[in-house]
Order: sequence, then C-alpha cells, then structure tokens
Amino acid sequence: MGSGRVQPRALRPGGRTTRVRAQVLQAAGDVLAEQGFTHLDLADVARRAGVGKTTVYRRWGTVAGLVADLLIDMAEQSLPRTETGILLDDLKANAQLVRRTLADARQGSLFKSIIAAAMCDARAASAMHGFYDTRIAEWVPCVQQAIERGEVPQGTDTHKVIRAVSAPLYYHLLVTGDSIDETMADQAAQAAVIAARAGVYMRPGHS
Amino acid sequence: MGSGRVQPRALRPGGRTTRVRAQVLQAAGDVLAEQGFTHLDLADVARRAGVGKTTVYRRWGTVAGLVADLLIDMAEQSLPRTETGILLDDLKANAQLVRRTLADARQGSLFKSIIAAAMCDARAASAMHGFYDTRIAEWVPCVQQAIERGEVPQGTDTHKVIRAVSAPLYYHLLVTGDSIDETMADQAAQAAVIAARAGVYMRPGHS
DNA sequence: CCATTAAGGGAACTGGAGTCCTGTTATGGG
DNA sequence: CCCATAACAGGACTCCAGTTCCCTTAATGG
Repeated sequence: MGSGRVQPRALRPGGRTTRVRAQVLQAAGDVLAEQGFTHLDLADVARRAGVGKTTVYRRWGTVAGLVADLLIDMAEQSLPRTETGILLDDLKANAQLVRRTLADARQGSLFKSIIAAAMCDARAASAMHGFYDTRIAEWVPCVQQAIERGEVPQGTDTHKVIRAVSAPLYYHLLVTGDSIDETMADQAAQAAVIAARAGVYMRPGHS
Repeated sequence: MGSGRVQPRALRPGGRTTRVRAQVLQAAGDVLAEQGFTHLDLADVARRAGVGKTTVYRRWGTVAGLVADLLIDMAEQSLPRTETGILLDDLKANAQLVRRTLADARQGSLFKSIIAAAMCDARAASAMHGFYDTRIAEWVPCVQQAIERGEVPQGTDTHKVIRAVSAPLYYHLLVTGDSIDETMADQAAQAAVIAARAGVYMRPGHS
C-alpha cells in the first residue's frame, strides 16, 4: 500500500469536541431529570445543547448510548467520603448521602431515568454497573478499616456490607414511591453493621 | 331532559371483553420479556394477541397504561406461602422465591421491563407499588407470628422486615447485572432476622 | 329469539423521530 | 502560517408508531 501509514486513529480531543460533549451531557441530564427516559429524543437534546442534531446521532446514536456516556462522566466526578473511625457512623454518613441524592428533585429523577435506561439496554446497564462499582469502591475502605480495628470479623466481604447499606434505600424507592426519611437511612446503616458483626457477610471459605 | 335516565355505566364484562384482555396481557408480557420496555409497540402486541390494533390503543392507550393493567392482573394471581414456625426459615423461603423469580428467564426480563415502565410513568409506578404492597402483605403474617412467639421484639414493623429480605436481592439486580445465587438469598434472610431481633425495625413510638 | 348498543376490526392518514447527503468549521501537524 | 481532515451544522427525506373514521361483531335485557 505504498506510503499508507495506518494511522491507528487520529482523534481530536481538543477544544470543540470536549465542549460539545459537555454541553450534550448537560442537556441530556436536564431532559432526563425533567421529562424522563421515554420523552428523551436526541433532537431535543441537540437543540438544548445548541448543537447539531446530526452530531448527537453520530456520536451517541441512541438514547441508551447517551445515558451510558453520561454515567461514565458521572462516575468520574468523585464525591468526598467521611471517615470517623467508627463503622456505624461512616455507614450512616454513606446512607444519608444516598438518601439526599435520591431525595433531591433533579438527582432523584435523573437516577430514575438512568435505572429505566439500564433496564432497557445492555450497554446502559453495564455503564450503570460500572458507575456503582466506582461509588461502592470509594466506601469500601471504611469496612476494611473496621476489619483491621476488629469491629467486624476477618474475612468479611467489604463490598457486601456497603451494598447492604444502599439496598433498602433503593428498594424503598422501587416498591413505594415516597421519599426516604433520615430515620430509615440510619436504620439501613444499623442493620448493615449488626449483620456484618454477626458474620453474615463472610466471603466464602472463611469459618 | 325527559326520559334521560343517566345510566351510570353499562359495562360488558362478559365473554369477549375478558378474553381480549387476557390475550392482550399475555402478549404484552411476552413482548416485555422478550424485547424489553422500549421495543414494545402496541401494534405488535395487538398482532400477537390476534386483536385489532385500535382495540389496544382504545383500551390501554399507552405502553405504561398496558403495564399498569398487567401489574393489576399479576397482583391478583397470589402465590402460596410456606409457614414453618421459625422466622428464619420462613424468610429464607421468601428470599428463595424472589431469587427464583428474578433468575427465571421470562420473569426476570419481565420484571426489568416493569421496573423500567415504573421509572418512566406515574401510573405504572403506582400500579407497581400496589403489586408489591400485595406481595409483601402476603408474607407479613410470618413476622407477626414471630412477634407473638417472642422471636422478635413487640412493636417491630412487620412490613420493614419483609422488605429487608427482598431489598438486597433487587439491589443486586440493579447494581451488578448477574443473577443472584442461593447463598445470597439466604444471607438476605439471615441479615433481616438478626436486625429485626436487635430491634432495628421498631415502629416509631416503641422503646 | 330479537333489538340495542358496547366493544372490536380494518384501513387510510399523519407527524415527528431517526437517517442521509452535502457543505462548513476549526483542530493539530508540519 | 497553511494544509489536510476530523468533527460539526443544516436541511431534505423516509418510515412507522400512533390517530382517526367508519363499519362489523357479539354481549346483554326482555
């Protein structure tokens, strides 16, 4: 092929491309929060973002693809984590953070839309799994430290403990529509700690 | 208005109407399980049900409306409940029932689609809440009996205990796509019992 | 049985989501 | 500073989900 140096891919992440992505993701988040998953058409997103409709279709293709990219973006924006030195208090802080997120008008609606997308499309689903993996991993050290302090038994599955905190809150969102009160969030943390102490969340292969 | 007796509503629940509903709901469930929420168009449902497209649009109108009616139908089909006399065993049975439902190819996909619908539409959401209310209420007596036996403290919120069993299973479905193993279901039951015994799920106003 | 009228069926119509084509902008290398 | 081209913008086009209109079927009451 003569001089055909196969350029592996000459992407242009500079200026405009990045700006367009930011604008589109912002608009997509707005629409998802305001109108919901089913009312999201890409033309509308493009209009709000002040961007050509073709661009959105070319780069993201489908609603689910857009949600997937939005989740990747969200996962990168890490939230600060408290560290009190007492497992219960750390988990209460986590539970309250989740509660506030789901209670917030914009964030709450946005998460509902994201869940809807994940239930409909495999790509959006795995993006969401990645998002939660990231968020859960941020809080795992709390449990790890509790193990080292002897608060919970050796061989405890740290991820399971963190998941046990959020689970009742998300489930509540699912089965009853109403928002989660602070008491319930604290209860979720308490239940997680008590079960972890009792050795319910042991990794397989530990006594 | 002369002879205008205002007939409150002269519905015809006989033969055909009921049959059409059953056929349409069956088809709707099939499509939701096979194709998912986003790929559900009412014309396709009508074709599968062997029913006129207009009929489906007239009676149910939207995808969400169809899901709502499907949930009402599902809530009516009650499932048998075991009663062992030991709270942990009862809740393990419940957890395994939920696990099997979500693990089943058809049922699992169907539930994902239903959740998607509920996250998009208020009517579908309240239908789903009603469905879960029914299902949870069926298992509440297990906890009530445990209170009477003294297994868990007086003043325990029975509904919260039942919800605590399902919560980790649904959350797992959400956060990681993979199916739920039997160990995890048992753990969910164990955690619920331990937390309930410790008095985490007390109704407000009890010591 | 027959009359009445809910309820269903068929087919043409329509609006907007998604695609395609063509021209324009601005990024990055030299 | 300039060229090559990645990436964007605009508008015409297509196709089908959802609507509308009108006719047919069959449930109900007497």
